[in-house]
Amino acid sequence: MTDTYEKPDVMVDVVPLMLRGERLCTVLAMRAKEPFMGRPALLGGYVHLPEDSSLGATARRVLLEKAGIQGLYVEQLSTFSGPDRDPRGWSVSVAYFSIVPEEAIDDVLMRPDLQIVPVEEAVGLPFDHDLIISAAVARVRGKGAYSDIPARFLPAEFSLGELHRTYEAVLAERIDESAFRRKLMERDFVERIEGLTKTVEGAKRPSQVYRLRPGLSVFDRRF
Amino acid sequence: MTDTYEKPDVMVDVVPLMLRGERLCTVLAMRAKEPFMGRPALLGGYVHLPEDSSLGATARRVLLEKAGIQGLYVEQLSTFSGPDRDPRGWSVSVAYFSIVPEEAIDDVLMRPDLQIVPVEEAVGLPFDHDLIISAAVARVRGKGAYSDIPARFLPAEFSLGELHRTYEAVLAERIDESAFRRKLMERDFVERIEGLTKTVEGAKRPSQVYRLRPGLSVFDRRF
DNA sequence: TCAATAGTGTCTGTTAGACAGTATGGA
DNA sequence: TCCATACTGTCTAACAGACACTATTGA
Repeated sequence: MTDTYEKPDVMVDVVPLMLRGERLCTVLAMRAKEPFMGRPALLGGYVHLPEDSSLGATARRVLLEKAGIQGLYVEQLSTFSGPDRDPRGWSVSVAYFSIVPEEAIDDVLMRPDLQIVPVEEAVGLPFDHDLIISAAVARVRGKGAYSDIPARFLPAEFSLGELHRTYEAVLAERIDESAFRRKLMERDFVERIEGLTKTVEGAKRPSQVYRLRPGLSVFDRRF
Repeated sequence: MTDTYEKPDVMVDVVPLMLRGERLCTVLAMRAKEPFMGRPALLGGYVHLPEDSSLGATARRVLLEKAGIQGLYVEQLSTFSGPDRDPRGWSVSVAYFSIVPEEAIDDVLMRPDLQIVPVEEAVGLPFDHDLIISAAVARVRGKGAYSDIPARFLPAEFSLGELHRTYEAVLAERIDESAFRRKLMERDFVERIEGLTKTVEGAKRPSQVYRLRPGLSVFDRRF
């Protein structure tokens, strides 16, 4: 069975997401090879057998090799397939998105082969990368509304004000502050770091510092 | 790049879901070949190049070839991968679930190589099929709560009472009847077929017949 | 003291669930 | 008529959004 049919190419494409100036952005790389050499596209690569232990491992390797970043939150999105999505022939691309936290953005900025683009402006890309980016944004704005995903754009320690602004930026909509705090406190979603405060830039009064409670990844419903 | 690395096997596994006696069930097939010959497992098959036009097409072909059913609602779940999930070596399985409507159940019952099993009892299966079934149930019970997926277990025309009982069976929880009807009417989720009524078995008063409004697939939030 | 953000309390409209009630037609 | 299910109306409790209010510190 296996040997009477040719195997498709299997690759991984990663949509790195970050926040720049309250806008949700992705990272594109100039393609160094054909097809579409010289054009910006998502970070992608073939699965390496046998050393990749899973396609998630492939995604993390691609992030490290093509963008020099590691330790990111990575989540599988969906799988795209067909004879026409890649001019090289029938292919399978397993798409992932990953969250680039604030403190890792500088590493990306240093690389001349990478560009940071607001997700709304990342269109006209080769392959079916427009579609993959739409899927990533839909996931983060849909599921993100009631998960801890937006918190991953921040460093491990943050104030509730920063977290509030981050949710607003990711979802691109206003969220009532008191409802936000209420929800966050009801579910044990974040935990306060006793005795630790910091003054956010621009503010006068220092704010309590919180961190994501380890363990759970999704809490409840929408704010 | 492509030719320096071996390609993984790419297969599709399908979780057919149906309702039997108010219980959510799946369909397992006796494996006709090694590995795990003679043991029940999900319906699976390798992608056929070049005739499969996508992995979704592979899933539909597998349903037809291994269970003799077609025209079903099919949705991609997630992709599973790694060196150990299949004893034949590094493999990628793209998992789908599909909804088997009431009127197609007889076709499945006629096939001696298939068995219908409540999802809670479909455990201890080969490969990572337990995991795949869990993912399918989670998807249908999560997303299903606010989508039209449960309606696809019914024939095209149904009464609101039948639809209500179907949601309860799929989600395995009680749903308030008046809230259910209110929600359904507010969103234009179903449309009444003017002048058409039918008497559900056991009932005395005939009920209005509805159908899914063509087009939209997801409406709003939970009941 | 003023400015600026941090954080709290209260009102109100919406909505989901509970549940009682009416409607309809078969036996 | 009684019964079983179809369908509707109303009350209530929970909750999200609006928004005004207090708290805290730097300048």
